[in-house]
Amino acid sequence: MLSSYLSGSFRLKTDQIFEGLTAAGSELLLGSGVTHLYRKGEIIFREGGIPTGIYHIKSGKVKKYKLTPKGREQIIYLCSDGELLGYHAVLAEEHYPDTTAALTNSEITFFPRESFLQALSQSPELSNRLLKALAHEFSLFINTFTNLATKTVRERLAFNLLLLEEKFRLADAPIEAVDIHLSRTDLANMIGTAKETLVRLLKDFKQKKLIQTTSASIRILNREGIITEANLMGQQPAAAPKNK
Amino acid sequence: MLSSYLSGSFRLKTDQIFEGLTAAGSELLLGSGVTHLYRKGEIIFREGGIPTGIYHIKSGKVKKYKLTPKGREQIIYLCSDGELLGYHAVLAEEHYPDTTAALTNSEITFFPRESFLQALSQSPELSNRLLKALAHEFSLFINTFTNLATKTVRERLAFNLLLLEEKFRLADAPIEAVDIHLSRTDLANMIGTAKETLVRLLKDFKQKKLIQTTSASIRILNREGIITEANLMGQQPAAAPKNK
DNA sequence: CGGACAATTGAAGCCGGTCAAAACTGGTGG
DNA sequence: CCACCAGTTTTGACCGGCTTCAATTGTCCG
Repeated sequence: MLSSYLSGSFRLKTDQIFEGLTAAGSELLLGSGVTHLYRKGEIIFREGGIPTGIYHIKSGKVKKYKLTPKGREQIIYLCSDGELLGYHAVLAEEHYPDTTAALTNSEITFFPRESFLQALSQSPELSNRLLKALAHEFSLFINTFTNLATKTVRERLAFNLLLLEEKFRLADAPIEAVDIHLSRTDLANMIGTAKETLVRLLKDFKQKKLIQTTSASIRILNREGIITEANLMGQQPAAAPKNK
Repeated sequence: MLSSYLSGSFRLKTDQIFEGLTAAGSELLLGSGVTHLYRKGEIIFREGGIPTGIYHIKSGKVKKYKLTPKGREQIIYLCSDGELLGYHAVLAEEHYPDTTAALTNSEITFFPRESFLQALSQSPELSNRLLKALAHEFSLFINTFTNLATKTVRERLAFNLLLLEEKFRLADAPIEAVDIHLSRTDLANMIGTAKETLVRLLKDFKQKKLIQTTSASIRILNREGIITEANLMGQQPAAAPKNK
Protein backbone atom coordinates (compact mmCIF):
# COMPACT_ATOMS: atom_id res chain seq x y z
CA MET A 1 0.00 0.00 0.00
CA LEU A 2 2.43 2.55 1.21
CA SER A 3 5.08 1.40 -1.19
CA SER A 4 2.64 1.69 -4.04
CA TYR A 5 2.33 5.34 -3.22
CA LEU A 6 5.98 6.06 -2.81
CA SER A 7 7.96 3.67 -4.92
CA GLY A 8 8.97 5.05 -8.24
CA SER A 9 6.73 8.00 -7.92
CA PHE A 10 9.50 10.47 -7.51
CA ARG A 11 10.81 10.25 -11.00
CA LEU A 12 9.30 9.66 -14.38
CA LYS A 13 10.52 6.83 -16.51
CA THR A 14 12.07 9.10 -19.05
CA ASP A 15 15.54 8.76 -17.68
CA GLN A 16 17.00 6.31 -20.08
CA ILE A 17 14.70 6.87 -22.92
CA PHE A 18 17.45 7.56 -25.40
CA GLU A 19 19.85 4.97 -24.09
CA GLY A 20 20.84 2.10 -26.27
CA LEU A 21 18.61 3.01 -29.16
CA THR A 22 19.87 1.36 -32.30
CA ALA A 23 17.87 2.69 -35.22
CA ALA A 24 19.47 5.16 -37.59
CA GLY A 25 17.04 7.90 -36.66
CA SER A 26 18.10 7.95 -33.06
CA GLU A 27 21.69 8.70 -33.97
CA LEU A 28 20.47 11.55 -36.03
CA LEU A 29 18.44 12.72 -33.06
CA LEU A 30 21.27 12.53 -30.60
CA GLY A 31 23.57 14.34 -32.98
CA SER A 32 21.13 17.20 -33.40
CA GLY A 33 21.06 18.19 -29.74
CA VAL A 34 22.32 21.55 -28.55
CA THR A 35 23.17 22.00 -24.89
CA HIS A 36 22.52 25.27 -23.16
CA LEU A 37 22.96 26.56 -19.63
CA TYR A 38 19.89 27.99 -17.96
CA ARG A 39 20.35 30.13 -14.91
CA LYS A 40 18.27 29.75 -11.80
CA GLY A 41 14.84 31.26 -12.39
CA GLU A 42 15.13 31.34 -16.15
CA ILE A 43 12.12 30.20 -18.14
CA ILE A 44 12.66 27.36 -20.59
CA PHE A 45 9.31 27.47 -22.31
CA ARG A 46 6.03 29.23 -21.69
CA GLU A 47 2.43 28.12 -21.45
CA GLY A 48 0.70 28.78 -24.74
CA GLY A 49 3.94 28.74 -26.69
CA ILE A 50 4.45 26.68 -29.81
CA PRO A 51 6.65 23.66 -29.18
CA THR A 52 9.72 23.62 -31.39
CA GLY A 53 11.42 20.64 -29.85
CA ILE A 54 12.06 18.68 -26.71
CA TYR A 55 14.46 19.18 -23.82
CA HIS A 56 16.60 16.81 -21.86
CA ILE A 57 17.96 17.81 -18.46
CA LYS A 58 21.63 16.96 -18.15
CA SER A 59 21.96 18.52 -14.74
CA GLY A 60 19.84 20.65 -12.45
CA LYS A 61 16.19 20.85 -11.49
CA VAL A 62 13.23 22.55 -13.10
CA LYS A 63 9.62 23.17 -12.15
CA LYS A 64 6.63 22.76 -14.42
CA TYR A 65 3.79 25.04 -13.45
CA LYS A 66 0.66 26.73 -14.64
CA LEU A 67 -0.16 30.34 -13.95
CA THR A 68 -3.60 30.73 -12.44
CA PRO A 69 -5.91 33.58 -13.41
CA LYS A 70 -5.17 35.11 -10.03
CA GLY A 71 -1.48 35.10 -10.79
CA ARG A 72 -0.41 32.26 -8.53
CA GLU A 73 1.82 29.47 -9.81
CA GLN A 74 0.48 25.99 -9.43
CA ILE A 75 3.45 23.66 -9.61
CA ILE A 76 2.58 20.45 -11.39
CA TYR A 77 5.83 18.59 -11.28
CA LEU A 78 9.50 18.89 -10.46
CA CYS A 79 11.91 17.44 -12.99
CA SER A 80 15.49 16.58 -12.21
CA ASP A 81 18.47 15.47 -14.23
CA GLY A 82 17.87 12.69 -16.70
CA GLU A 83 14.29 13.62 -17.39
CA LEU A 84 12.67 14.75 -20.61
CA LEU A 85 10.66 17.94 -21.03
CA GLY A 86 8.14 19.29 -23.45
CA TYR A 87 7.51 16.18 -25.48
CA HIS A 88 3.82 16.02 -24.62
CA ALA A 89 3.09 19.15 -26.57
CA VAL A 90 5.12 17.99 -29.56
CA LEU A 91 3.35 14.65 -29.63
CA ALA A 92 -0.10 16.10 -29.13
CA GLU A 93 0.59 18.83 -31.67
CA GLU A 94 -0.67 21.40 -29.24
CA HIS A 95 0.70 24.48 -27.56
CA TYR A 96 2.55 24.02 -24.30
CA PRO A 97 0.00 23.48 -21.54
CA ASP A 98 2.36 24.75 -18.88
CA THR A 99 5.46 26.79 -18.20
CA THR A 100 8.85 25.37 -17.26
CA ALA A 101 11.47 27.29 -15.33
CA ALA A 102 14.85 26.38 -13.88
CA LEU A 103 14.95 25.97 -10.12
CA THR A 104 18.71 25.76 -10.11
CA ASN A 105 21.30 26.46 -12.73
CA SER A 106 20.74 23.67 -15.22
CA GLU A 107 22.33 22.18 -18.29
CA ILE A 108 19.64 21.30 -20.75
CA THR A 109 19.91 19.82 -24.22
CA PHE A 110 17.46 20.83 -26.88
CA PHE A 111 16.44 18.53 -29.74
CA PRO A 112 14.52 20.03 -32.65
CA ARG A 113 11.01 18.84 -33.23
CA GLU A 114 11.75 17.41 -36.66
CA SER A 115 14.65 15.30 -35.51
CA PHE A 116 12.57 13.97 -32.67
CA LEU A 117 9.64 13.09 -34.87
CA GLN A 118 11.88 11.50 -37.44
CA ALA A 119 13.62 9.41 -34.83
CA LEU A 120 10.22 8.40 -33.60
CA SER A 121 9.08 7.33 -37.04
CA GLN A 122 12.20 5.23 -37.52
CA SER A 123 12.47 3.65 -34.12
CA PRO A 124 9.60 1.53 -32.87
CA GLU A 125 11.60 1.07 -29.74
CA LEU A 126 11.67 4.77 -29.01
CA SER A 127 7.99 4.88 -29.69
CA ASN A 128 7.34 2.06 -27.25
CA ARG A 129 9.43 3.62 -24.57
CA LEU A 130 7.59 6.87 -24.88
CA LEU A 131 4.24 5.15 -24.72
CA LYS A 132 5.30 3.37 -21.60
CA ALA A 133 6.69 6.53 -20.05
CA LEU A 134 3.56 8.51 -20.79
CA ALA A 135 1.28 5.81 -19.47
CA HIS A 136 3.36 5.58 -16.32
CA GLU A 137 3.31 9.32 -15.80
CA PHE A 138 -0.40 9.08 -15.96
CA SER A 139 -0.79 6.79 -13.05
CA LEU A 140 1.54 8.99 -11.00
CA PHE A 141 -0.41 12.03 -11.88
CA ILE A 142 -3.68 10.39 -10.96
CA ASN A 143 -2.23 9.81 -7.54
CA THR A 144 -1.19 13.40 -7.13
CA PHE A 145 -4.58 14.47 -8.32
CA THR A 146 -6.45 12.29 -5.86
CA ASN A 147 -4.25 13.43 -3.03
CA LEU A 148 -4.99 17.01 -3.82
CA ALA A 149 -8.70 16.37 -4.04
CA THR A 150 -9.13 14.40 -0.86
CA LYS A 151 -6.40 15.16 1.62
CA THR A 152 -5.86 18.01 4.02
CA VAL A 153 -3.03 20.45 3.52
CA ARG A 154 -1.18 18.87 6.43
CA GLU A 155 -1.40 15.42 4.88
CA ARG A 156 -0.35 16.69 1.49
CA LEU A 157 2.64 18.44 3.00
CA ALA A 158 3.80 15.31 4.78
CA PHE A 159 3.32 13.24 1.65
CA ASN A 160 5.19 15.70 -0.52
CA LEU A 161 8.07 15.86 1.91
CA LEU A 162 8.50 12.13 1.46
CA LEU A 163 8.49 12.46 -2.31
CA LEU A 164 10.83 15.42 -2.24
CA GLU A 165 13.25 13.59 -0.01
CA GLU A 166 13.61 10.99 -2.73
CA LYS A 167 13.90 13.60 -5.41
CA PHE A 168 16.60 15.57 -3.64
CA ARG A 169 18.54 12.52 -2.60
CA LEU A 170 21.89 12.39 -4.29
CA ALA A 171 22.83 9.17 -6.04
CA ASP A 172 25.06 7.86 -3.32
CA ALA A 173 23.92 9.78 -0.28
CA PRO A 174 22.24 8.04 2.66
CA ILE A 175 18.59 8.92 3.01
CA GLU A 176 19.20 10.37 6.44
CA ALA A 177 21.13 13.29 5.05
CA VAL A 178 18.81 14.57 2.37
CA ASP A 179 18.25 18.31 2.30
CA ILE A 180 15.12 19.43 0.53
CA HIS A 181 16.11 22.67 -1.07
CA LEU A 182 13.06 24.60 -2.13
CA SER A 183 11.69 28.03 -1.27
CA ARG A 184 8.62 28.23 0.96
CA THR A 185 6.73 29.80 -1.89
CA ASP A 186 7.56 26.99 -4.30
CA LEU A 187 6.72 24.35 -1.75
CA ALA A 188 3.41 26.05 -1.02
CA ASN A 189 2.64 26.24 -4.71
CA MET A 190 3.38 22.57 -5.07
CA ILE A 191 1.09 21.57 -2.26
CA GLY A 192 -1.58 23.98 -3.30
CA THR A 193 -1.78 26.19 -0.24
CA ALA A 194 -0.76 29.63 1.02
CA LYS A 195 2.80 30.33 2.14
CA GLU A 196 1.58 31.21 5.61
CA THR A 197 -0.25 27.95 6.09
CA LEU A 198 2.80 26.07 4.92
CA VAL A 199 5.06 27.88 7.37
CA ARG A 200 2.75 27.13 10.27
CA LEU A 201 2.61 23.47 9.44
CA LEU A 202 6.37 23.27 9.09
CA LYS A 203 6.68 24.89 12.46
CA ASP A 204 4.38 22.32 13.93
CA PHE A 205 6.30 19.40 12.38
CA LYS A 206 9.47 20.98 13.67
CA GLN A 207 8.15 21.23 17.22
CA LYS A 208 7.21 17.56 17.03
CA LYS A 209 10.81 16.81 16.01
CA LEU A 210 9.67 15.34 12.74
CA ILE A 211 11.75 17.69 10.66
CA GLN A 212 14.57 20.18 10.92
CA THR A 213 14.49 23.43 8.98
CA THR A 214 16.60 26.34 7.93
CA SER A 215 15.26 29.04 5.70
CA ALA A 216 16.91 27.33 2.77
CA SER A 217 16.24 23.67 3.37
CA ILE A 218 14.22 21.02 5.13
CA ARG A 219 15.38 17.68 6.41
CA ILE A 220 13.24 14.83 7.64
CA LEU A 221 14.29 13.58 11.06
CA ASN A 222 11.54 11.11 11.80
CA ARG A 223 10.31 9.39 8.67
CA GLU A 224 7.77 7.21 10.46
CA GLY A 225 6.26 10.28 12.02
CA ILE A 226 5.91 11.98 8.69
CA ILE A 227 4.32 8.89 7.18
CA THR A 228 1.79 8.95 10.00
CA GLU A 229 1.03 12.59 9.31
CA ALA A 230 0.56 11.82 5.62
CA ASN A 231 -2.15 9.38 6.67
CA LEU A 232 -1.63 7.32 3.55
CA MET A 233 -3.90 4.52 4.55
CA GLY A 234 -6.72 6.24 6.37
CA GLN A 235 -7.33 5.32 9.98
CA GLN A 236 -10.24 2.97 9.82
CA PRO A 237 -9.57 -0.65 10.83
CA ALA A 238 -7.74 -2.12 7.89
CA ALA A 239 -9.78 -5.26 7.31
CA ALA A 240 -13.27 -4.54 8.55
CA PRO A 241 -15.83 -3.81 5.84
CA LYS A 242 -18.96 -2.11 7.11
CA ASN A 243 -21.86 -4.06 8.58
CA LYS A 244 -23.61 -5.09 5.39
CA MET B 1 -8.64 31.90 -23.55
CA LEU B 2 -12.01 30.56 -22.73
CA SER B 3 -12.08 28.39 -25.79
CA SER B 4 -8.72 26.97 -24.86
CA TYR B 5 -10.30 25.75 -21.67
CA LEU B 6 -13.44 24.36 -23.15
CA SER B 7 -12.79 23.28 -26.69
CA GLY B 8 -12.02 19.65 -27.06
CA SER B 9 -11.67 19.15 -23.39
CA PHE B 10 -14.81 17.15 -23.04
CA ARG B 11 -13.64 14.11 -24.85
CA LEU B 12 -10.34 12.36 -25.28
CA LYS B 13 -8.95 11.79 -28.70
CA THR B 14 -9.40 8.07 -28.52
CA ASP B 15 -12.59 8.05 -30.51
CA GLN B 16 -11.32 7.00 -33.84
CA ILE B 17 -8.19 5.34 -32.76
CA PHE B 18 -9.00 2.08 -34.48
CA GLU B 19 -10.54 3.60 -37.56
CA GLY B 20 -8.91 3.07 -40.90
CA LEU B 21 -5.94 1.17 -39.60
CA THR B 22 -4.41 -0.84 -42.37
CA ALA B 23 -1.72 -3.07 -40.93
CA ALA B 24 -2.37 -6.76 -40.56
CA GLY B 25 -2.17 -6.61 -36.80
CA SER B 26 -5.06 -4.26 -36.47
CA GLU B 27 -7.41 -6.64 -38.26
CA LEU B 28 -6.36 -9.28 -35.85
CA LEU B 29 -7.07 -6.89 -33.04
CA LEU B 30 -10.50 -5.93 -34.23
CA GLY B 31 -11.40 -9.55 -34.78
CA SER B 32 -10.44 -10.49 -31.26
CA GLY B 33 -12.91 -8.18 -29.55
CA VAL B 34 -15.74 -9.50 -27.41
CA THR B 35 -18.66 -7.24 -26.63
CA HIS B 36 -20.39 -7.41 -23.31
CA LEU B 37 -23.25 -5.54 -21.69
CA TYR B 38 -22.53 -3.91 -18.35
CA ARG B 39 -25.44 -2.86 -16.20
CA LYS B 40 -25.61 0.48 -14.48
CA GLY B 41 -23.33 0.46 -11.47
CA GLU B 42 -21.34 -2.58 -12.52
CA ILE B 43 -17.60 -2.42 -12.13
CA ILE B 44 -15.52 -2.99 -15.25
CA PHE B 45 -12.11 -3.17 -13.62
CA ARG B 46 -10.74 -2.44 -10.19
CA GLU B 47 -7.87 -0.38 -8.88
CA GLY B 48 -4.92 -2.62 -8.18
CA GLY B 49 -6.10 -5.28 -10.60
CA ILE B 50 -3.88 -6.77 -13.29
CA PRO B 51 -4.76 -5.47 -16.74
CA THR B 52 -5.67 -8.24 -19.12
CA GLY B 53 -6.73 -6.09 -22.03
CA ILE B 54 -8.34 -2.86 -23.10
CA TYR B 55 -11.95 -1.78 -23.40
CA HIS B 56 -13.81 0.21 -25.99
CA ILE B 57 -17.15 1.81 -25.14
CA LYS B 58 -19.71 1.17 -27.89
CA SER B 59 -22.50 2.85 -26.01
CA GLY B 60 -23.08 4.24 -22.56
CA LYS B 61 -21.08 6.19 -20.01
CA VAL B 62 -18.59 5.11 -17.37
CA LYS B 63 -16.76 6.82 -14.54
CA LYS B 64 -13.11 6.35 -13.67
CA TYR B 65 -12.43 6.92 -9.99
CA LYS B 66 -10.07 6.23 -7.17
CA LEU B 67 -11.19 5.16 -3.75
CA THR B 68 -9.71 7.34 -1.04
CA PRO B 69 -8.52 5.93 2.27
CA LYS B 70 -11.59 7.45 3.87
CA GLY B 71 -13.80 5.52 1.50
CA ARG B 72 -14.88 8.37 -0.75
CA GLU B 73 -14.74 8.06 -4.54
CA GLN B 74 -12.73 10.69 -6.32
CA ILE B 75 -13.93 10.72 -9.90
CA ILE B 76 -11.10 11.36 -12.30
CA TYR B 77 -12.86 11.27 -15.60
CA LEU B 78 -16.12 10.42 -17.31
CA CYS B 79 -15.87 8.37 -20.49
CA SER B 80 -18.61 8.14 -23.05
CA ASP B 81 -19.18 6.11 -26.17
CA GLY B 82 -16.29 5.89 -28.58
CA GLU B 83 -13.63 6.16 -25.93
CA LEU B 84 -10.97 3.68 -24.93
CA LEU B 85 -10.41 2.38 -21.41
CA GLY B 86 -7.64 0.71 -19.51
CA TYR B 87 -4.87 1.04 -22.03
CA HIS B 88 -2.65 3.12 -19.77
CA ALA B 89 -2.10 0.21 -17.43
CA VAL B 90 -1.39 -2.19 -20.28
CA LEU B 91 1.13 0.17 -21.82
CA ALA B 92 2.81 1.02 -18.55
CA GLU B 93 2.83 -2.63 -17.51
CA GLU B 94 1.39 -1.67 -14.17
CA HIS B 95 -1.70 -2.52 -12.20
CA TYR B 96 -4.79 -0.44 -12.80
CA PRO B 97 -4.36 2.90 -11.02
CA ASP B 98 -8.11 3.42 -10.76
CA THR B 99 -11.49 1.73 -10.85
CA THR B 100 -13.98 1.99 -13.69
CA ALA B 101 -17.72 1.52 -13.28
CA ALA B 102 -20.70 1.90 -15.59
CA LEU B 103 -22.83 4.98 -15.01
CA THR B 104 -25.49 3.74 -17.37
CA ASN B 105 -26.08 0.42 -19.03
CA SER B 106 -23.20 0.19 -21.47
CA GLU B 107 -22.00 -1.96 -24.32
CA ILE B 108 -18.29 -2.41 -24.04
CA THR B 109 -15.90 -4.39 -26.22
CA PHE B 110 -12.92 -6.09 -24.65
CA PHE B 111 -9.68 -6.69 -26.56
CA PRO B 112 -7.13 -9.03 -25.02
CA ARG B 113 -3.81 -7.58 -24.00
CA GLU B 114 -1.80 -9.72 -26.40
CA SER B 115 -3.82 -8.76 -29.45
CA PHE B 116 -3.50 -5.14 -28.53
CA LEU B 117 0.24 -5.30 -28.03
CA GLN B 118 0.70 -7.25 -31.21
CA ALA B 119 -1.33 -4.77 -33.18
CA LEU B 120 0.77 -2.06 -31.64
CA SER B 121 4.01 -3.72 -32.66
CA GLN B 122 2.79 -4.10 -36.23
CA SER B 123 1.17 -0.76 -36.74
CA PRO B 124 3.27 2.37 -36.35
CA GLU B 125 0.15 4.30 -37.10
CA LEU B 126 -1.67 2.88 -34.11
CA SER B 127 1.35 3.63 -32.03
CA ASN B 128 1.40 7.22 -33.21
CA ARG B 129 -2.25 7.71 -32.57
CA LEU B 130 -1.92 6.40 -29.06
CA LEU B 131 1.04 8.66 -28.37
CA LYS B 132 -0.92 11.61 -29.57
CA ALA B 133 -3.98 10.63 -27.57
CA LEU B 134 -2.00 10.14 -24.39
CA ALA B 135 -0.15 13.39 -24.79
CA HIS B 136 -3.43 15.17 -25.38
CA GLU B 137 -5.05 13.60 -22.36
CA PHE B 138 -2.18 14.94 -20.39
CA SER B 139 -2.78 18.54 -21.18
CA LEU B 140 -6.46 18.11 -20.35
CA PHE B 141 -5.62 16.52 -17.09
CA ILE B 142 -3.20 19.28 -16.19
CA ASN B 143 -6.05 21.70 -16.61
CA THR B 144 -8.34 19.72 -14.37
CA PHE B 145 -5.58 19.46 -11.84
CA THR B 146 -4.87 23.17 -11.79
CA ASN B 147 -8.54 23.96 -11.50
CA LEU B 148 -8.84 21.71 -8.52
CA ALA B 149 -5.80 23.21 -6.88
CA THR B 150 -6.62 26.85 -7.34
CA LYS B 151 -10.33 27.39 -7.73
CA THR B 152 -13.16 27.53 -5.24
CA VAL B 153 -15.81 24.82 -5.16
CA ARG B 154 -18.27 27.24 -6.73
CA GLU B 155 -15.96 27.97 -9.64
CA ARG B 156 -15.20 24.30 -10.15
CA LEU B 157 -18.88 23.46 -10.19
CA ALA B 158 -19.63 26.09 -12.81
CA PHE B 159 -16.71 24.94 -14.93
CA ASN B 160 -17.68 21.30 -14.70
CA LEU B 161 -21.25 22.05 -15.65
CA LEU B 162 -19.95 23.52 -18.88
CA LEU B 163 -17.85 20.47 -19.58
CA LEU B 164 -20.66 18.11 -18.68
CA GLU B 165 -23.07 19.93 -20.93
CA GLU B 166 -20.79 19.07 -23.84
CA LYS B 167 -20.38 15.53 -22.69
CA PHE B 168 -24.08 14.90 -22.31
CA ARG B 169 -25.00 16.61 -25.51
CA LEU B 170 -26.38 14.21 -28.04
CA ALA B 171 -24.89 14.23 -31.50
CA ASP B 172 -27.62 16.22 -33.13
CA ALA B 173 -29.27 17.96 -30.21
CA PRO B 174 -29.14 21.74 -29.79
CA ILE B 175 -27.03 22.83 -26.87
CA GLU B 176 -30.02 24.49 -25.25
CA ALA B 177 -31.65 21.17 -24.49
CA VAL B 178 -28.85 19.26 -22.83
CA ASP B 179 -29.74 17.43 -19.65
CA ILE B 180 -26.83 16.59 -17.42
CA HIS B 181 -27.80 13.30 -15.92
CA LEU B 182 -25.64 12.53 -12.93
CA SER B 183 -26.39 11.86 -9.27
CA ARG B 184 -25.53 14.55 -6.74
CA THR B 185 -23.05 12.21 -5.16
CA ASP B 186 -21.23 11.56 -8.42
CA LEU B 187 -21.17 15.22 -9.28
CA ALA B 188 -19.82 16.06 -5.85
CA ASN B 189 -17.15 13.40 -6.21
CA MET B 190 -16.16 14.81 -9.55
CA ILE B 191 -15.79 18.32 -8.25
CA GLY B 192 -14.11 17.19 -5.09
CA THR B 193 -16.57 18.42 -2.50
CA ALA B 194 -19.30 17.18 -0.15
CA LYS B 195 -22.81 16.41 -1.41
CA GLU B 196 -24.25 19.04 0.88
CA THR B 197 -22.01 21.78 -0.40
CA LEU B 198 -22.85 20.83 -3.93
CA VAL B 199 -26.58 20.95 -3.26
CA ARG B 200 -26.34 24.38 -1.71
CA LEU B 201 -24.42 25.75 -4.66
CA LEU B 202 -26.88 24.26 -7.12
CA LYS B 203 -29.65 25.88 -5.17
CA ASP B 204 -27.91 29.20 -5.43
CA PHE B 205 -27.36 28.86 -9.18
CA LYS B 206 -30.97 27.89 -9.50
CA GLN B 207 -32.17 30.96 -7.64
CA LYS B 208 -30.07 33.08 -9.94
CA LYS B 209 -31.81 31.42 -12.89
CA LEU B 210 -28.54 30.09 -14.19
CA ILE B 211 -29.69 26.50 -14.15
CA GLN B 212 -32.79 24.38 -13.82
CA THR B 213 -32.76 21.19 -11.79
CA THR B 214 -34.73 18.10 -11.06
CA SER B 215 -33.45 15.41 -8.79
CA ALA B 216 -32.34 13.49 -11.84
CA SER B 217 -30.85 16.12 -14.09
CA ILE B 218 -29.45 19.60 -14.48
CA ARG B 219 -29.84 21.94 -17.40
CA ILE B 220 -27.98 25.16 -18.01
CA LEU B 221 -30.29 28.09 -18.69
CA ASN B 222 -27.83 30.95 -18.80
CA ARG B 223 -24.52 29.90 -20.19
CA GLU B 224 -22.92 33.32 -19.92
CA GLY B 225 -23.85 33.45 -16.28
CA ILE B 226 -22.25 30.10 -15.60
CA ILE B 227 -19.10 31.15 -17.42
CA THR B 228 -18.95 34.18 -15.18
CA GLU B 229 -19.30 32.00 -12.11
CA ALA B 230 -16.52 29.74 -13.37
CA ASN B 231 -14.30 32.81 -13.39
CA LEU B 232 -12.11 31.33 -16.08
CA MET B 233 -10.04 34.41 -16.63
CA GLY B 234 -9.73 35.91 -13.19
CA GLN B 235 -11.12 39.34 -12.57
CA GLN B 236 -8.12 41.58 -12.58
CA PRO B 237 -7.98 44.14 -15.40
CA ALA B 238 -7.08 42.10 -18.43
CA ALA B 239 -4.25 44.15 -19.88
CA ALA B 240 -2.76 46.05 -16.97
CA PRO B 241 0.47 44.60 -15.61
CA LYS B 242 1.30 45.82 -12.14
CA ASN B 243 3.16 49.07 -11.56
CA LYS B 244 6.67 47.81 -12.05
C1' DC C 1 26.31 47.89 6.60
C1' DG C 2 22.23 48.64 4.42
C1' DG C 3 18.50 47.12 1.39
C1' DA C 4 15.60 43.89 -0.68
C1' DC C 5 13.48 39.87 -0.47
C1' DA C 6 12.05 35.71 2.16
C1' DA C 7 10.22 33.80 6.19
C1' DT C 8 7.53 34.12 10.23
C1' DT C 9 3.92 35.51 13.36
C1' DG C 10 -0.68 37.46 14.64
C1' DA C 11 -5.56 38.24 14.18
C1' DA C 12 -9.94 37.93 11.91
C1' DG C 13 -13.26 35.83 9.16
C1' DC C 14 -15.24 32.82 5.75
C1' DC C 15 -15.53 28.68 3.05
C1' DG C 16 -16.60 24.29 3.18
C1' DG C 17 -16.90 19.81 5.88
C1' DT C 18 -19.54 17.06 9.07
C1' DC C 19 -23.46 15.43 11.60
C1' DA C 20 -28.23 14.97 11.92
C1' DA C 21 -32.83 15.29 10.57
C1' DA C 22 -36.56 16.26 7.30
C1' DA C 23 -38.47 16.15 2.62
C1' DC C 24 -38.67 14.12 -1.57
C1' DT C 25 -38.42 10.58 -5.43
C1' DG C 26 -38.91 6.54 -7.90
C1' DG C 27 -40.05 1.95 -7.81
C1' DT C 28 -42.86 -2.08 -5.84
C1' DG C 29 -46.43 -4.85 -4.51
C1' DG C 30 -50.92 -5.19 -2.67
C1' DC D 1 -54.16 3.07 -8.47
C1' DC D 2 -52.47 4.00 -4.16
C1' DA D 3 -49.63 3.36 -0.10
C1' DC D 4 -45.26 2.27 1.38
C1' DC D 5 -40.18 1.76 1.55
C1' DA D 6 -35.34 2.62 0.52
C1' DG D 7 -32.42 5.60 -1.22
C1' DT D 8 -31.46 10.23 -2.55
C1' DT D 9 -31.84 15.02 -2.08
C1' DT D 10 -32.37 18.97 0.65
C1' DT D 11 -32.07 21.88 4.73
C1' DG D 12 -30.21 23.39 9.25
C1' DA D 13 -26.65 24.18 12.62
C1' DC D 14 -22.07 24.20 14.01
C1' DC D 15 -17.29 24.12 13.88
C1' DG D 16 -12.56 24.10 12.35
C1' DG D 17 -9.08 24.43 8.69
C1' DC D 18 -7.31 27.69 5.64
C1' DT D 19 -6.97 32.09 3.49
C1' DT D 20 -6.11 36.81 3.73
C1' DC D 21 -4.20 41.03 5.25
C1' DA D 22 -0.78 43.24 7.80
C1' DA D 23 3.20 43.77 10.40
C1' DT D 24 7.63 41.99 12.23
C1' DT D 25 11.71 39.43 12.01
C1' DG D 26 15.36 37.07 9.58
C1' DT D 27 18.71 36.29 5.84
C1' DC D 28 21.52 36.79 2.00
C1' DC D 29 24.65 39.87 -0.89
C1' DG D 30 26.59 43.66 -3.09
